[in-house]
Amino acid sequence: MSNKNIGIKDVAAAAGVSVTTVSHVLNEVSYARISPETRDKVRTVSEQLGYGPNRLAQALRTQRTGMLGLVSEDIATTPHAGRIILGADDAARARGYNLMIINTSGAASEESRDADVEALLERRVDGILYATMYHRQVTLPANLSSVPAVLVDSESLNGAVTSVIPDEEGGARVATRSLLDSGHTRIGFLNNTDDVPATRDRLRGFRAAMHDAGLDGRAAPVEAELSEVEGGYVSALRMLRGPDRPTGLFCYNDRMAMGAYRAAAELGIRIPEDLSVVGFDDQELIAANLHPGLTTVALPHYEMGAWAAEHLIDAIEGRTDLALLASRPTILNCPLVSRASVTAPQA
Amino acid sequence: MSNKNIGIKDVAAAAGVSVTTVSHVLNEVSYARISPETRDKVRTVSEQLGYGPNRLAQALRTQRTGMLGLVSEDIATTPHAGRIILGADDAARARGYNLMIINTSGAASEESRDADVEALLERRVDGILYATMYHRQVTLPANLSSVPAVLVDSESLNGAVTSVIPDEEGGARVATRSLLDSGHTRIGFLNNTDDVPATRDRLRGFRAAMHDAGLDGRAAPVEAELSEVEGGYVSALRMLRGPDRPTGLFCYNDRMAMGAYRAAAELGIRIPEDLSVVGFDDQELIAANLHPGLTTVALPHYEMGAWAAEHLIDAIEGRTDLALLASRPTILNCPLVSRASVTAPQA
DNA sequence: CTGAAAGCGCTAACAA
DNA sequence: TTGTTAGCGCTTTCAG
Repeated sequence: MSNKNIGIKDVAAAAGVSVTTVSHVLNEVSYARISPETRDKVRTVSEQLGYGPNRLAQALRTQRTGMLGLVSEDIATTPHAGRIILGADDAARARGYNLMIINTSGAASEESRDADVEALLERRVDGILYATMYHRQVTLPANLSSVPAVLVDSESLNGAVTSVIPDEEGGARVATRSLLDSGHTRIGFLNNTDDVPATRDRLRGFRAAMHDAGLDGRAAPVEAELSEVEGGYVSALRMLRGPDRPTGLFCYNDRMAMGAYRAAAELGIRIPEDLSVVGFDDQELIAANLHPGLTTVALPHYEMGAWAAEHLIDAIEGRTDLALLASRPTILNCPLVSRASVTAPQA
Repeated sequence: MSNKNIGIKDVAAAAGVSVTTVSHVLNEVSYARISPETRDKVRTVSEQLGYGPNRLAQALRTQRTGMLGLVSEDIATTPHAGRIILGADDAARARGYNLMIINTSGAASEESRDADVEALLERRVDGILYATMYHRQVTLPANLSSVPAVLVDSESLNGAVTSVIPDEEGGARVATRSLLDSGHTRIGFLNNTDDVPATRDRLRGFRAAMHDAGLDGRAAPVEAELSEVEGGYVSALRMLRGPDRPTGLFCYNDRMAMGAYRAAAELGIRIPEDLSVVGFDDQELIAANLHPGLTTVALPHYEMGAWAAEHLIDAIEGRTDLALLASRPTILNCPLVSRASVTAPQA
């Protein structure tokens, strides 16, 4: 257990050596020539006294805090934030870094975002992770550029910044293909109406998968609504009441899929017997708890957080040049999570 | 925009004064006697240069970092973590503090938890918030005591530590009363089987509310299962198939309520016409998205986070003696969130 | 009204 | 193989 009150010079005194020696052995300085006995002595004494270095003093001297700033948009409004934080924390900790978190609202003014970054800068974080809670484009605080930075789940509108985002299109392909592979040919897509990358990319992935299967992607039915339960419900109702009802349904997200479940129930359509459904996001609270369990596509939030921290640290330590990565976003895989909502179409 | 490279002495030089003067005006030191002109000059110059103090150096000198450590158990597994963090961050930021976050697993070894606290201590955080993701009792890392600390959503098993927890019993009363007030008299409770405070307290609250309404709380039907959707489903099935079926159902949490919805649907029991349902937790993803919307009781995670940060800072700044608060946990209100799942029983 | 200088706890260049 | 010392950027005592 570390004792705040004891410093390096107390250890030096107790061990009968100089502070330099203590510093050298505790930091395992490569060029230090110190006898094994002295090393042992120092370590033992340091242990006994419960010495822990004052990281502030270290940082002041070395110009390295070992802290990463994480500014997170709307930390509390989605469960995704937790996974990003966890991924970043795990990766950071593995390299001896810690996270300073600042929450910011997606709707916050430019000044307030600047102030957030400013606070991190005054604390001399070694780098900054800027995370949004869903994949979108952002204009970054100007002062962000004064330190290495990487974006999580977003792309920069102003200037090239290294960023990591999910493979929306690939995820949509995988989702659609899971329906195709089960034998479905009449497949509909319930899309979102928001103008975000995911809306475009998931549609493109859907069509591409259909096309690759020899079907006419352009002709496949698509409905769009707000990407909430209610939107899923009304769009599913439209689609399921139409002629040539699809036997497979790919939904923009799990919330819309939840609405589709209700629509199906009201129309007396059974899932998965009469209708197979695939979602997107893997919001466990929904996907795992619907009945039957919803097959869906997971967003790699943990992985994005970890990737970002990892590469940020690489840049800080001069192992990577972020500029090289900045030309286009790094895209991470969205894996299929199979549960019970997909089966072969009934004859 | 702050410029890392410029320090207090640059400002002093540019303003033609000493660093002392700069420090005094920028920190608004009360006893400093400095002419208004000089003050203006310093402020202007500091602004122009984009000076921002180096908080590390400040901290080293003042022995105050203005950082709070937040060790959070299982940050990513529940959406509740976000609300605690947000509450703590808001409160901290309002007082000029920032949060350092460390995630720890509820299942982590004692050494690893010690190491987590250790990391915070080495960074000289002014105080520590220790948060769990559901209300329970914990044994705290030994080294936690070397700095002011407050527990969020948990009670200490070893020694008195200030803590803040939800009013489980009160929440259960409010939930039950909402059923009572709508005219229900046959009310059942679907409880959890885990041995945690919430299980006991919610049952007590349920019975007390029944008793207060002149009903026999002891006689009211109670079923217990794992507090997940499946558990809610099977326990609801048992209860709804029994004789003298209740017209009102209070569920241990929203997940169990979700299971109860399914059970009711299968039995042809309509909500809320034939059965009113109340949940607990207000997991928005579930409660707001079920159909009809689930009336439930919200856990004060944001408020607990804020309360904890607030009082921790008070203690750090010598405005409060945490020891005085430590004798028993501070209990925060759990308000009812009314949606559409409760109505008067049909004649 | 303002400034000089010591010192917070550490690292690293240099000396011995 | 080990020790002396300057200095990281700031606050604060004490002296003008």
